[in-house]
Amino acid sequence: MSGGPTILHADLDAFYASVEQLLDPALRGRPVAVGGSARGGVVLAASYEAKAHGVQGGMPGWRAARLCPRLVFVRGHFDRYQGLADQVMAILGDATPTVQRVSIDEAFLDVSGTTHLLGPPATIATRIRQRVRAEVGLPISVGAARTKHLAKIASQVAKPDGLVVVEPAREREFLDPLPVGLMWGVGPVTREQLAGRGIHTIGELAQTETRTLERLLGYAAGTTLHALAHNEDPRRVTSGVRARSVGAQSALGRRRATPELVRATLGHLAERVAGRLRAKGRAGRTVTVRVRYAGMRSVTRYHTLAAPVDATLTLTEVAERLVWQAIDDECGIPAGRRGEGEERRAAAEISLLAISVSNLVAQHAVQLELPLPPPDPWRPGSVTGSARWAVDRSMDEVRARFGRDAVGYLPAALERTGGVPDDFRELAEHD
DNA sequence: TCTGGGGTCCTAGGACCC
DNA sequence: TCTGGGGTCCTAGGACCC
Repeated sequence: MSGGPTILHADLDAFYASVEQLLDPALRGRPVAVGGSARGGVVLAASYEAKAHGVQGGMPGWRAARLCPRLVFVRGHFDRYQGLADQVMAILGDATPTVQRVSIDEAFLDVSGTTHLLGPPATIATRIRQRVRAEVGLPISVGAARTKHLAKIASQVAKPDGLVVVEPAREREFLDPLPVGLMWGVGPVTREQLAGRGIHTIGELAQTETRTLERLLGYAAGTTLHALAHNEDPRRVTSGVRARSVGAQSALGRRRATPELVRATLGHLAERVAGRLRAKGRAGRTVTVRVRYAGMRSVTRYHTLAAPVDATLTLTEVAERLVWQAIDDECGIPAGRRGEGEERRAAAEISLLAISVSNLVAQHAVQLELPLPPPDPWRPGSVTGSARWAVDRSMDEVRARFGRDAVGYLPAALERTGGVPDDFRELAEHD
């Protein structure tokens, strides 16, 4: 049934940068960076001409400019990316109903059910690439193989703008000479650990004993990598996986942790997170905050509530307590003497705050109004719960009609600190 | 001259239960 | 007198992916 190379991995090449080159012909053939500038910020995506100079997504703009002096920085048309990517996904959907979209610009397809209608996988893949180029105007690479892992590696090898089909009889021959870094789950740390054992290629990895890998990388990573190196990949192409957490973060540069800054930032983040939870009809019991200090070291603090939250104000309050716990720990203020260390607290310098909600459950439209004691941030769901819920609902409605900035708990309190545009945040949500 | 934003999963110790 | 074993939840940190 799945003996042939019927799993396809389709991946748009340097997606954001390719869109910019599509929209502005003057950028074609030139090194382009979306986001950042030569003075600062971060590069979100680089064209292949820029990648040739070593420029990568996530890289500070000043470094990218140093690597590639002729680099063109563009701000990005974030409002266009989603629509163009959706057009591509619609073309993929014509090849098979079994499409698993894994990000805005990338998807797995299982074409085993449609080869009798559309021809062999290589023909289907070629047709997809032609249509995406002709109808959308973007380059896309496709890998075809017997498993998801092989198909993904094949599309990486095919880039840019190529097609690689791995015939089952030639899997070992294809895989053995490739660097381990191409494998799913091997990042910089794991690659270095493997290199320390003289393991650089997938072939060398395949010849290493499972127990050696388990000792080196831990049980899960060890067994998974061993199986993948031996072409054992049981994962199927599935659609519709529910999110397990919802979060948001905000980089702050380097700022003193004043009560005003912390409250304004957390209010903004809680509004985003709680609003998205309500839009999904979900709520969560575990609230996580992350505090990153100047110098990039970061800590997390969690709290699991008795009842799930999706109210903006409640989430803000819980997050605020957790953030001050973390900062007090950082400043060495003992638990019993919180509030006495204002000067020491204020000396803390933070560079990022984040809120995430997990342990998600379906939230019923009507919350029970329980006759409980006064509001306690650690115990949401009390009398204040339904009042807050009503306020949030009406704010959601105003935003839906007049835009995200139309109303908020803390509208102007947070001056922008050169972060990424909100359009980009919405893209990254990929709901 | 500084380092974005959205996620998933794993490890490991301790609490607690049966 | 001596001290099993498994399961689940919570918390903190970290690797990895797009």
